[in-house]
Amino acid sequence: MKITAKMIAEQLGISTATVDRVFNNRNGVSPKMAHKVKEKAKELNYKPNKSASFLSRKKEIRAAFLFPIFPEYFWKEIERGIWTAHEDMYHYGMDIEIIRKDHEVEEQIKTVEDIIVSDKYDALVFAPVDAEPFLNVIQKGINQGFPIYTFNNDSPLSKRLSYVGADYLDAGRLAGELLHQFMGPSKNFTLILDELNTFQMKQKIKGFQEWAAYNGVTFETPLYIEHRRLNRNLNESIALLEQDIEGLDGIYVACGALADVAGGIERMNLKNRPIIVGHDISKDINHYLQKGVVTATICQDPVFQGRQAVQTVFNHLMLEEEIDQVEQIVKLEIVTKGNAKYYI
Amino acid sequence: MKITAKMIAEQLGISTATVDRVFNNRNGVSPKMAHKVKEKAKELNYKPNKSASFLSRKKEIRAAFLFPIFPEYFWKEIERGIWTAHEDMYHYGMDIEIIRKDHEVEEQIKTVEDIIVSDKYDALVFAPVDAEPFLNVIQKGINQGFPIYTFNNDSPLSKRLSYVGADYLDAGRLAGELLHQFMGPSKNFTLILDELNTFQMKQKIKGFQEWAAYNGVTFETPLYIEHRRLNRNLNESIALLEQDIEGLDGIYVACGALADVAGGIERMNLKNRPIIVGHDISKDINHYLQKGVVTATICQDPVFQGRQAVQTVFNHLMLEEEIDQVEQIVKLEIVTKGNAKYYI
DNA sequence: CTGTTAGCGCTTTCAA
DNA sequence: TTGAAAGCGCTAACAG
Repeated sequence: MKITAKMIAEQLGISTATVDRVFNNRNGVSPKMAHKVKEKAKELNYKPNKSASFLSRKKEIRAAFLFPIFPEYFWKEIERGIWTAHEDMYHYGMDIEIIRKDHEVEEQIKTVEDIIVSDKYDALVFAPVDAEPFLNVIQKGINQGFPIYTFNNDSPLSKRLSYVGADYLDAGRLAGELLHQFMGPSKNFTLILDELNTFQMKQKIKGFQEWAAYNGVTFETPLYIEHRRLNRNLNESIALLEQDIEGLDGIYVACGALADVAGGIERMNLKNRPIIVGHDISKDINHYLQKGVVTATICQDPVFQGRQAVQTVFNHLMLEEEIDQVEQIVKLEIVTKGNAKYYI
Repeated sequence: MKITAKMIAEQLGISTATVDRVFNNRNGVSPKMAHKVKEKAKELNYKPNKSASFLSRKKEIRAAFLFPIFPEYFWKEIERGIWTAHEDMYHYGMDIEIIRKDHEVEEQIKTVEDIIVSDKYDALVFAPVDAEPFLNVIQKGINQGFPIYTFNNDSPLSKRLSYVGADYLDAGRLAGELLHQFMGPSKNFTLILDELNTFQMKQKIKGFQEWAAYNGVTFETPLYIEHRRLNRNLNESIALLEQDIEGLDGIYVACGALADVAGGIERMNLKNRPIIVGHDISKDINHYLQKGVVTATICQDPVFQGRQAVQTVFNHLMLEEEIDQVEQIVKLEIVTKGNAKYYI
């Protein structure tokens, strides 16, 4: 038999309104009464029915989610996670709009500003392309009472209410560790980066360095793919690294071009192909995993991450729960040839 | 603006009862009327509000979950998953009772029978200790209309409505693949089993064999820990394997004693300690991961699996959805020194 | 500080 | 085959 507020009220000879007030710590209840209600509730093991609560509250929240289009294989999974969460929470009054744009810092700041002032949304969840440049916009939004959350990429020094995503410092460390485990004794290795020197990238590098320092090893000069700066084709730029790669037996592809790099390296005439470790999973990356060109890739569960981001906003704004964990770090999963099928 | 059944009713000049009938395909609505309602609903993009639906339906489901106590570190995580799911679904009328017992086949069958006839539950979700012995009980339960689902361990030839858990055939394959990747060129390896020759264990062995056959390698005679049969202490039994292990450079611990085996091997006087790969994660196992005694362990996310099992029953019995996937295979995750912290 | 009352959106009799 | 109306458990506005 389900315990309802009415039953508590009856047993105590009071009205349900009072019970309700106690359970939502609204003011206007004498301490004595409040105490009595709480006691009785504990005795009967009363749990307020959320369906009824939402129904009568009729509160609605509309959140904007802003994130890039590229790489599509990754963000479409995030999007899936967001929509599955939405499917549940829609019935509790949560609505979502997804805005996807591949933009530079300036443009993204502009978009964020527009969302804040637009009056169409009650909250913003977004993946900042970098950390520092967003300090101000986020600060401004928050100060005027507009809730902003980050996900996938963070701006940790900003006042964003919370971050859901990976710890990229740890991702760098893990990459070092994996390379180490797969490479065996020899230690000629390095990382490959692109020219986008974002916060996420810096964290990965730092983590990789930390791991190396901790384990008393040094790595070769990092390799850069500079196709944008040189206005060159990506594959061409990778091919240019052949000399540098010759002699290496381990590479951590820290930027988002794992499949391209793997393909490029496969095409090179190397005496020994290096072990390759990188990030994320896609059909293309899986192709190189199965061929043994890529040995392992570090993934976050994007569907889960999307869900989690929605959940965070919901709990905070709809349930009015405190944010107890400002940084919700998602787990880093290791995918190799053997378990890749679960990830695609 | 939220679209409600009332709005549809008004626009069509009918009552909400009719709209409701159409949306729950209850009989008693003329085809014409039904069509009109559906059209209008599509036009307005109407989605019935689940909170309201549950509130007025007042349907309650009580499911029994039956699974072992040992190993505690694993099942307590499953239990966590079950309770978190319950926390959500409780508000939709789903109640759960967890029954934990370490029993032999005969006893477990008895318990299952008791649950079926007890009249206290509307469904049973359980982890059969083996596959074949349960064919009959499950069959009987299902035939008399009592819904039975399996999780973590399956009885695939039974008529259970669905299974949520890992594919242990694939787990065996993955173990082979991992050993291969971590061991390097040499190929003296085998698996360690205990005397419990359950379906799960057979599947792991088969998968391991398949992998070996596919890759054209052979492995040494499997090693058995037979402490029960010999009525001996576990650690003693492991210590007895020293001669057999000497000379091996890779071991797949297929049974649930990874930490014990790792500890035992660490204590042996081996010229070369073999690479060890096994299953699951716990504080103890993590200890050996960090020390490098265990190289990798294959995990399923037990919290997720618990949630998923609850979700399955809920969707089927409460939402009356069809079971579209009888086998819901959860992903196999690879945990090593570097990412273990996310798993404990 | 506390009670009364009218819903929230949907389901379910009962009556037509 | 359809409609009217009561009610699920909780909330909020208003009254006292």
